[in-house]
Amino acid sequence: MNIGEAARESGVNAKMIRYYERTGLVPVAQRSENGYRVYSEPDVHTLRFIKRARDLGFSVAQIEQLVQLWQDQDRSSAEVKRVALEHIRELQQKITELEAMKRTLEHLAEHCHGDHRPECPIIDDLAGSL
Amino acid sequence: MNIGEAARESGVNAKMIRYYERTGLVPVAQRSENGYRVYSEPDVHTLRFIKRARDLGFSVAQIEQLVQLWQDQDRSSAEVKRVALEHIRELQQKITELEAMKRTLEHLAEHCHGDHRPECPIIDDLAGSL
DNA sequence: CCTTGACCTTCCTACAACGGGAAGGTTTAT
DNA sequence: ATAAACCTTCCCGTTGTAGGAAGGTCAAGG
Repeated sequence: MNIGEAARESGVNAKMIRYYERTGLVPVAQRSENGYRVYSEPDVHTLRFIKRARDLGFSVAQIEQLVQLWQDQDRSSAEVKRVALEHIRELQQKITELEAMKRTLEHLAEHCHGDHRPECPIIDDLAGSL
Repeated sequence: MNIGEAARESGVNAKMIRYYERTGLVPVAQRSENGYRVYSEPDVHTLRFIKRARDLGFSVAQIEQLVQLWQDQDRSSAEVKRVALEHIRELQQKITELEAMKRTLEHLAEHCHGDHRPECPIIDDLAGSL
């Protein structure tokens, strides 16, 4: 299987597969005589794993741990859970930040007439004229 | 006022002030004889405006618009509100994405024993073994 | 007068996780 | 023969920020 097909099968595009190889997230691929990268079903399975983890917002560093745990038959589920809970905390932290921003802006926007006149509480807030 | 003091006064550090100048978000600063950048109170005011907008999550591109609107006495508050509402939409979009990730992970983590055994629904999900 | 420390300058590098594109080699099909 | 659909490497851009090197400037203190 060439990189294009592996990309289609896994949902990770060719550019990213090469990137993951370069950065060590996936092992260096075999090459066929013409120099093309060759992928097997298990390789594609790993790429799908990575894709799913990226979709859940894990960083590449976290995914490295998760892939290792996945391959490790002697893993403890506690280790996996620890990585997941850490990520959940990060997500919650980000959500909290974004919600605070949103609340502030909504409050300001509510009091903005949004008409042809220049008076605007949003600008006033940014300008510190309160 | 040198860049260090402007940084302290505005909350934007010197490195970022130079960056904002380079990218055109703030005008090129005056220079004193020794080549140092010189800032006035209004300059610092602009930097504070930018800082506040960054803290609210606006992109530099959006801030460029907001600064222009701020300087423009003939602005309509509708224009400001439009920028703000667009940003609110972006924030909400991001929040929704993050919450979906978080919900999925929480669900998976709930069903993970988190003990010494390898069985783990989190890994199973990532591996697509469902 | 000289040194020290606290400034300032520019320039280069890195980060994370991609995407675009150039320049070129290979294979397959028509 | 030539087109198209692949593949390769290499380089650059993104966004906003941070670190550091190498060097110039300035004020205080010995």
